[in-house]
Amino acid sequence: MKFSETFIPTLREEPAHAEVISHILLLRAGFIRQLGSGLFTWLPLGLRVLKKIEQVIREELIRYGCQEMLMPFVQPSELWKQSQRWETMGMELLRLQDRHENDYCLSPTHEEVVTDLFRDNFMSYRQLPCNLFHFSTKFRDEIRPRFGVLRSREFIMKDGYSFHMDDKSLDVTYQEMYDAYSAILTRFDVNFRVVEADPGVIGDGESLEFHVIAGSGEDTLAYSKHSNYAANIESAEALPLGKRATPKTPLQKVPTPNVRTIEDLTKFLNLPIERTVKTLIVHGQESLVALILRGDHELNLVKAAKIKEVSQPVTFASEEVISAELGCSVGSLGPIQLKIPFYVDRSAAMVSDFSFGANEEGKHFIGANWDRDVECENVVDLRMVGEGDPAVDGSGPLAIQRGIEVGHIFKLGTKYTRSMEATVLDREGNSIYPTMGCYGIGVTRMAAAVVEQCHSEEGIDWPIEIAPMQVHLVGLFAKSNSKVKDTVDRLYHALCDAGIEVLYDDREERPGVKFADADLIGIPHRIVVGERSLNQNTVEYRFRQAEIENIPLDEIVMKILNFLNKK
RNA sequence: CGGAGUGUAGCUCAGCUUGGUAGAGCACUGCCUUCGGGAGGCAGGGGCCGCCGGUUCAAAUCCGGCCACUCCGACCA
Repeated sequence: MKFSETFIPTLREEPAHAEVISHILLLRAGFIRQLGSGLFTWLPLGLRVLKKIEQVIREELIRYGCQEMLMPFVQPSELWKQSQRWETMGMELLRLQDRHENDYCLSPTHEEVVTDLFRDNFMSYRQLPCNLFHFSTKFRDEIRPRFGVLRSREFIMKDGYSFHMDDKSLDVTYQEMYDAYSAILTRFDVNFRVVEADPGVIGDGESLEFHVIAGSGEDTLAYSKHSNYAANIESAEALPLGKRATPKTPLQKVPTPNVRTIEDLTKFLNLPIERTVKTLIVHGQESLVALILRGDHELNLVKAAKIKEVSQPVTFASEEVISAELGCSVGSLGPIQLKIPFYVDRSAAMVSDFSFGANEEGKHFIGANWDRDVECENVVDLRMVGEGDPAVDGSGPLAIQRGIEVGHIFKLGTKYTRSMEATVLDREGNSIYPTMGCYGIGVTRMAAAVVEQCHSEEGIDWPIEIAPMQVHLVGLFAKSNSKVKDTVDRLYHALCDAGIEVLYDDREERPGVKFADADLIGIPHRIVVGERSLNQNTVEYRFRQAEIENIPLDEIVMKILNFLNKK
């Protein structure tokens, strides 16, 4: 591929309105252009990257008997009504009508369509298990798209769906998909971590997220340095902190004028923050519900949502509602004589001789103790874990990292087969609802996530399997040096004939321009042919960020070939 | 949706406060010089100043409305 004949619009300056490094570099290196908020065009080099990513995914899935197909992007509302998601999905689902005023949506995912396909065509246990996947465009009308390609509205994803007669069969496939995803990310040569995740609204079963590690990642991951325990912070668990000591001080109600926050309280009473608890009020099914955490701990909303008595989604009660219902302001709440049910975080349940609001304006209790002064019945895990907390498996302290979620595997269960009446006959002739798994990898997001992890000051540094091309061949013949030009031309054809993908910079540009573009684009093998080295019958060769080597002209093709064959 | 900001040449931006012929650098076209890390000179082409309305003799500039994009937050398989 000749540079002069390829559409590679590199930018010298940093584009306005791009903040994250992947967005900036993909724009500057001429891989993408932005059309609108969360909408991107993939230019020739960018598309090559997407195709490489797809091919690796495809190869690894086919090993496990997954079958590729392609399902529609525009989908009739009937299916979504059957699964209830027409109502439950909210604005993220972009709805539209055709000329007959029939309702459709742009697909954010394909559970409905694949289940519909399944129920019409699969009748017998003999046909299971089966695992179908496709690469397709998805649309999610995000409230706020951001971070360029990392969180766009329209994007490409590989999604796969498996159907099984029983959980045991699903377990096997789930493990295979785990292995396949690990192999895929290993081939992409990125630093990644697999974490336990909250399955959210999609199903009730287990799920694991695959994250590319990057400081700019939107997700926070907690993991144990000494075991395999790793979880998204949303569902990460720590052991309860501390051990409850025997009460030493009597319960006392003390005046605390103008104390409104936990910080005020610790200052006013000169108490360590670990000996305070805070009372958060959320809306519940029947009445308000109180959640009690240690003063220095943060509520984890995903955990709070698991309490059945709490309304979904979890919403905090306003100050007005709280004073109307509980008779005091948010700064004076506490569990004693509280009129509403309350839940105590596991770590908050471990404190002794502690302080909290007296449910009376300007008063707090001190020296309080669980059981002696106030019952402590509903103890649950409510808090967000932090760096250094003891991992729930007892293996030692948790560490924290940021990650970009590029893959997610779920055990779906029978949610869709039941709601959409997809059944097959088992060996005995009974109708059963097959159990499902679903497995996604964001293709476009993967491209951006890799750039987040693999870049330098100058530009992108593509891992070999994802790079748009294998070799970047730069010819320096600004003086119209015909010997150099002839040599590079011959080298270009020799490389192409050897089956190597080459981007040949044949432009009549100054060396600086060509080097700068090569640095930006980030193709892993770079060969520079110029008068200087050619006089010694060598070319300059560099692999990714390594030092430049001088390689004899007649050895360079073989050197590259050997490298490519080794992998 | 709340908060903040930005829309002027293909790109990055100045001009707006204080209304009066639309600018720079890069990119592009031609010529000359230069030629191993985004060269220099000369001459050019390129604009509905986001859109609509208002004020005014006169609006990129002042006023109102709308739209788009970006960031923070809430939201989110």
